[in-house]
Amino acid sequence: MDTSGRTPANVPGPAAEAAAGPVDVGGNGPKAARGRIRGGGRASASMADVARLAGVSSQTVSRVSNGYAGVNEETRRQVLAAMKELGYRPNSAARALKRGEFRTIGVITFSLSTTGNVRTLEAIANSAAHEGYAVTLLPVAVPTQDEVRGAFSRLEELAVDAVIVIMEVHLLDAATVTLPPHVQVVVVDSDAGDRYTVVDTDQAGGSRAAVHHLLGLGHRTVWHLGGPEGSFAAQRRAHAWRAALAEAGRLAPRLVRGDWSAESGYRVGLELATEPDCTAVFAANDQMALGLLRALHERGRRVPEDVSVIGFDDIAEASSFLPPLTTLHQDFAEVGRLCVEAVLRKMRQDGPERGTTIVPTRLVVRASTGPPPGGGGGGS
Amino acid sequence: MDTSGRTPANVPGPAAEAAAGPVDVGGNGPKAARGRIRGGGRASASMADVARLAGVSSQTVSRVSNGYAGVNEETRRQVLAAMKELGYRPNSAARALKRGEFRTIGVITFSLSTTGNVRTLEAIANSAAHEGYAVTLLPVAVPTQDEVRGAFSRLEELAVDAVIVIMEVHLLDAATVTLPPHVQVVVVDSDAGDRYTVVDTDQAGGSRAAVHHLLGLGHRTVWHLGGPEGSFAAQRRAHAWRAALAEAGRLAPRLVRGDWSAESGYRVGLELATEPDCTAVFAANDQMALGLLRALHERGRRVPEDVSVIGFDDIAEASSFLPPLTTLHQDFAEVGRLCVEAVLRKMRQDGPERGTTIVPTRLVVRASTGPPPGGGGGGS
DNA sequence: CCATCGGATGTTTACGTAAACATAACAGCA
DNA sequence: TGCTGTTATGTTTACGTAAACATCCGATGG
Repeated sequence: MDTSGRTPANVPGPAAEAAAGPVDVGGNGPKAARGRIRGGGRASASMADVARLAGVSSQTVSRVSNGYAGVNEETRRQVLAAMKELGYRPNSAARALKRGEFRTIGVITFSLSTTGNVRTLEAIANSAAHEGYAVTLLPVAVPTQDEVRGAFSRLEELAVDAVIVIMEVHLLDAATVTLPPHVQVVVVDSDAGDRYTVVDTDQAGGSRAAVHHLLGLGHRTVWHLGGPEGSFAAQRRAHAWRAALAEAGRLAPRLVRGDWSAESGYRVGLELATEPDCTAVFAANDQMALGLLRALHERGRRVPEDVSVIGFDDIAEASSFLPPLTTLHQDFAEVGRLCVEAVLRKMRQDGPERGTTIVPTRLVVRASTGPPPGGGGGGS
Repeated sequence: MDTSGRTPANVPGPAAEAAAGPVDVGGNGPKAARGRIRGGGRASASMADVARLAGVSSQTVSRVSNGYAGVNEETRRQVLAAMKELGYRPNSAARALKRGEFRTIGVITFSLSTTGNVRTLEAIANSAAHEGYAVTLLPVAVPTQDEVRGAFSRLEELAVDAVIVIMEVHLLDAATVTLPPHVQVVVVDSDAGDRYTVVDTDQAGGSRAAVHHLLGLGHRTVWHLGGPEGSFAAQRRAHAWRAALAEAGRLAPRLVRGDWSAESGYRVGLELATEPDCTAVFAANDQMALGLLRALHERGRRVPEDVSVIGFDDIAEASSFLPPLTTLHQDFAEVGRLCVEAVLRKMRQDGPERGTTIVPTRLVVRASTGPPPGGGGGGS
C-alpha cells in the first residue's frame, strides 16, 4: 500500500506543502531510468526514422500514416515497408499535442458495485471504442465531496476531451470547480438537466409501471423498499411510487429503505415480513429484492402467494431467483450509447445543449408477482 | 487519503472557488473549437501565458508546477497567483511527449459480465489512482482472436505505459503481435507464467478446499458444475476437482458444464436433479450455483438436506441466496492491487520478471452445505 | 579585493507530429 | 515555346513542456 510514499518521482506534488525542501524531485536521480526512451532498450521509431529509411521526408511519412491522398503509390509502399520494418507506431502524445485532442473520454464513477454502473460503463466503453475513442476510468472510492473533488482535480490534468459522470450530481456540484473549459460533461442519474446534459433511465415511468402492475393484480396498496437517501435514482423511484399510489387513490405505506445491497434488503425484509397487510413490495433494485425474497422465505411468507415482489434493473440473475423475479428492465446499453453520442455531439458542435434524455424501461413479468392472498379483489 | 496532500502541488488546487461556475464554457462558438487554441474563446493557458503574466520565464513556471526546490518564495507566490488567475492546467499531452510516459495503464478485458472481472478492474483502477496512474479501458466485445487483435492494435497507438490483461491468455497469444516494445504486460487468469507475469487466484487450492469440505461432511463424491471450456480458470478448477477426488480415492462423476451464467446453471441443474446419487455439487462460480439452486428447488430437492451446493467467488449476493451459499471467497481486490504493483515494478525496473503470483482463497461456510441425506457416513 | 560558490532565474533545445507553406516536375494547351 | 495547373514531395514552423546549459548576483573567504 505504502509503496506510493516512496516515490517522489511519482507526482512531484507534495512540493506545495512547503517551500520547504521536499523534493528535489529526487526520484529522478537515475534520470536515464525515467524516460524509457533511448535507454538500454530501443525506443519506438519516430517518423524521422521511418523517413530516413524510406528515403523520403517525414512529412510524407505523416501523409501515409494518416492516409492522405496525393502520395505516389510507389512511395507509399516504400514508406509502409519502412514502417513495418521499424515497427513504427505513431506517438499519441505528440499527436494529441499537435491536434489538440486526445480521442479519449473520461468516466467518473462512484465504485463499480452496482450492476447499473457497470453495465453503463461497459456500454460506454464499447460505444466509445466504436467511435475511435478510448475510455479512461476515474474511480471515486468514497462518495465524499472531497473525494469527488480529488477525482476532478486529477481529471483536470488528464488527457481527456470529455467527461461522463455516472453519479448523483449533487456531489458533482460542489466539486465541479475547475474543469478545463473545453471539456464537455454528460451526467447519468441526475435531475440536473437544466445545467448539464443528462441521460437517464425513465425512473418515474418504471416505478409507475411497477405500482400499476401490482395494483392491477388486485393488491390494495404497494410497499416500497427504497434505495439510499443520497441517490437521486432512489429518490425519484420513491417519489413516483408515492405519486402512482396517490393517483390511484391508495394510501402509501411508510417508506422503508435499504442501501441497494442484498444484505440491506434482507434486513428490511425481516421487518416487512411482520407487517400483516403487506402483500406487495416494490424493491428499488433487484439486489435488494433478492435479500427481501430470502427474508420472506425465512419468515414463512410465500412469494408470490402471500407477498408479491417486484424489482428494478433486471440483472442477469433475476431470472434465476427463487422465484424468478418480476422486474423492470433497464436498457443500460442504450444509456451508455446515448451518453457517448451526446458527449461527442457536444464536443463537436460545441453547443451547450442541456436537457435530459430518457431511456424507457420495460416490465418483465416472471414468477414473483401474483394476486393478493384474499383473491382478486383484495378487499377494498 | 494522501491524495489531498498531493493535489495542491501541481496546481493551485483550490483555485476555482471564484473562477468556478461550471459555466457554459460554450463561449467557444467559432470553429476555433477544435484546436481549443487561443481562438475566439479562451483556451487553457500555457506556461508561456502564465510566465508572461507573472513576469518570469516559462521555465520558472515549470519549476513551480513541478514543485522543484530552488524557487524563491516570493516568485513562487506570484507564479501561483498567475496560474490561478489564468486557470492554468498543465497540458498532459505535452508533458507526456516530453517525459516519454503517460502515467496511464491500459486494461484489456473481455466484457464486464462476470463479477470477477469487474471487481478486479475496480481494484486495479483504485490502486492505479493511488499510484498516480490513470486507467484506460479496452473492452473486447467478442472474444475472437480478431477482436482481441483489434483491441491490441488500437492499444498500440494508445497512450499507455503498461497493460494488464484480464483474460485467458490463449486468445492473447495469437494476437499479441506488435505491442510496442517498452510496454509491459501483466496477465490475470492464465497459466502462462513462463512467458508473462501472471497474477491469479489460487484456483486449484480453492477447488481442493471445496472438495475437501464436502467430503469432510460425509459425501461419497462431489459433482462439478464447470465453467466453459475456453476458460483457463474453469479448466483449472475442474482439474483440481478431479485431482482432489482422486487423491481421496473417490470416483469422479462425469463433468457437466455451464457458461458461467445463472441460466446455464439452471439448465444443468435440471439435469443434475435427476441423478439419484448426486448429493454434493461444486459449482465453478456463484452465478451458476444460483441457477443450480433454483433448479434443485423446482425439482423438489432440498438444499442442503438432499443436495449440498458450494460455489466459487463469494459475490456480494451469495449470502442472500436461498439458502445462503457456501462458497470460496476470492480476493479480487488483492488481485487487482498486485497487478498494478507488478506492472509498475516491471516498468520501472525494465526487468522481464515472469512468474505467477497466487492469491489464496478462503472458504466461507454458509447454509448450502451439510451432511449427505443418509447421515454422516454417506454409506460407503 | 578578487576568486569562488551556490542560489535564483533565463535561454536554448528537443520531444514527435502535422498544418501551412514552398518547390519541383511534368502534362496540357494556346 | 512558354504559360498554367496538377501532382508529388520537401521545408518550416508550432504545439506545451522540461532537461540541459548559461547567466546573474550577492555572499563568503583567503
